[in-house]
Amino acid sequence: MKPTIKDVAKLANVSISTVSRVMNAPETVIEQKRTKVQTAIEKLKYKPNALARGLIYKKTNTLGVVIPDIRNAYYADIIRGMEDASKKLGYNLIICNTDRDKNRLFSYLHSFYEKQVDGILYTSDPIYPDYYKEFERLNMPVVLVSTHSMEYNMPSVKIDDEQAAYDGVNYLIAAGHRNIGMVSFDLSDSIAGQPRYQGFVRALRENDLEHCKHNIVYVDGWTTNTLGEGTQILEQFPDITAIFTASDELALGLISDLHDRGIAVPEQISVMGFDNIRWSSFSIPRLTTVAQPTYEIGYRSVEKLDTLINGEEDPILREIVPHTIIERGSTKRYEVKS
Amino acid sequence: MKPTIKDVAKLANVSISTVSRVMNAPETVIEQKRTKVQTAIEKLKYKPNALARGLIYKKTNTLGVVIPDIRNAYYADIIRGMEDASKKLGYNLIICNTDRDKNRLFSYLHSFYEKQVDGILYTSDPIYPDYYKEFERLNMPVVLVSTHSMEYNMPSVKIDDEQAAYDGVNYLIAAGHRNIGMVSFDLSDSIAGQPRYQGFVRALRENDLEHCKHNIVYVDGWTTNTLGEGTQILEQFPDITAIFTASDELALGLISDLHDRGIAVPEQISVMGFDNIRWSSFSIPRLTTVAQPTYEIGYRSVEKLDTLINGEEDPILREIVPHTIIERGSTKRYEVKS
DNA sequence: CTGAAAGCGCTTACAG
DNA sequence: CTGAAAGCGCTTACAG
Repeated sequence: MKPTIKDVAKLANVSISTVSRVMNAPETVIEQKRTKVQTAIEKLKYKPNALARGLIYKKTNTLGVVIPDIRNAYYADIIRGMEDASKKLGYNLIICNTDRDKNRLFSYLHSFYEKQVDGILYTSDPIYPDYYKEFERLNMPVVLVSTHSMEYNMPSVKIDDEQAAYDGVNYLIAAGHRNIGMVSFDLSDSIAGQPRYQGFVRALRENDLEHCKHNIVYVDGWTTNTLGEGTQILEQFPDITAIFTASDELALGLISDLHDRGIAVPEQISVMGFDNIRWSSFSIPRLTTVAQPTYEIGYRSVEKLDTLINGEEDPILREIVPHTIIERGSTKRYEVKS
Repeated sequence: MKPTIKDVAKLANVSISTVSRVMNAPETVIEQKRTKVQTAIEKLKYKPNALARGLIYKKTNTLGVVIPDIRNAYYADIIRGMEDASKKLGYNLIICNTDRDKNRLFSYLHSFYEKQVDGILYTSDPIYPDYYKEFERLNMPVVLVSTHSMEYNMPSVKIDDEQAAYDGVNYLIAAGHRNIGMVSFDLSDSIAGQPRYQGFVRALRENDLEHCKHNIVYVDGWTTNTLGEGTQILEQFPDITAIFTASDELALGLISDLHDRGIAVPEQISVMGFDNIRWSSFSIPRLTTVAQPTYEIGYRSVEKLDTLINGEEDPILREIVPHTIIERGSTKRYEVKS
């Protein structure tokens, strides 16, 4: 079916060794044969079988990517960054969506192992002890993307979530808000939950706003679908003028909910997001948010994984990339009485 | 490093043949050895090398997926459907994002070939002659997803775009609109452009509304980013009461634009989308749209590709899946004077 | 410079 | 039932 190196050798009237050489070390074969071989390759449209090569080199130039929820727009640019870096470095990506199911995750991990991927990119979710054990047994290079682990020494790339939330809440405070609420993920989530909550609390504390500390509603999913409960926050804490939200998905769902209840954003209440997913620029009003450099996170993760794969020195185990505050229409500024 | 079949054989004190047999035809080896081998496998955490297997079986259980623009929410559920079907049928997906760049596409196609994927899923974009030539030379099973080709006999799964647009516009007409505009993709796009435009025109014609035929604005991108120009439609055709849009992305961008200009949807103008991406339920107002069964399209595509790979009979070359109209808040109903 | 041979990790007739 | 051997498509010392 597909032409093999033998077919090329036969057509060019040389041994398969020479064919292999013109592909891998062309300078070692005299021009005459080299061109003969090249012609044969062209003619047959020959391309080497990556399986055979992978067997020998013990390298497949393939990376396995684990995404917890592909529907979340947050991952789109992460993936794009990964793709571009992969293209540059010569890798292909096997992208797997776990829908946050442990069985799926493990099954994908196993198939990564069998397929001999060169490394794994694990995105967003916390590393539980049994996950870590599995990674350890797999014994493959892993980079944690938008997540990290303090218990285990695993390389990672992410923003400083605590600081980012802190800066976000500070933005609200600087805009004159004195009664702020938060829609948070469950605190058991050590990435998007706990640290963002901590940042919220620290900003309050440093501004003598600790009375807001309990204006919190927790959601138990990651996407807007699960919201609705989020709007409760206003019923529970009717005095707040701004809501800091642990993700854009949540913020966007919240805005939609508030609109249904006839509550105007930002006139009656300000909403601030977190992530800066693409849709945050198309909501009404557009979302003020804490931006993550998602494309860069993806890009950098692949570069980092590549250095691991090549066994090179990687000075920074837990890399932190910068976040920024993006001011748009969903937050209102008050005169700050100073 | 990783244990191989030899390590298992040694530990179990049998030949590698027997090890292979307990994995592929356990009933052919007597229980005593079988359990010894199984114990050794467990102990070493042995998993067979898929490269070596692939070399022999000439099957990698891997499918290559080409996505034109991963940022477009339209693909999220397509991918989920593909994943679930792949899981069921034992495939892994190599997902590649081309950003609609021909060089990237071809480079990915080549690496699919080298990696010996069992088949290819090509999503959304038209098949140009040089693309077809490339597919032909690759000589691998291909299924076209959300696209098809009338010139070439390539299997495909998609909705009936013309009919779907027709039904969408008819919905608007049934709601009492008599002056309708359209934001369309370029007509050179034989998938999302031409057919949806045709459906629009047919609906007008059958309802004696042909005077609306020229109320069209064309956009030259696929995402909301490129909109803005879309709002022109109101300047050019101030009398329209409804805008039919060739995609939700476009519709959502349009609604955002209209809001900026202080034009109320649906009070002053109705907007209808196409696709039913997840975000269409979170816009303000929520988007009335023509829904594509994206998850099913992805799922079915993989099943179809699987039958091709297995050389089985596939009765329907160009499969059509059903669309539906979803009525939400972005369209207004008028009293229909009958 | 170049071909024959060994080997990457498996599977599967082929003998026994 | 089971082991030795050949072979999948390559690469790379090793001779010459």
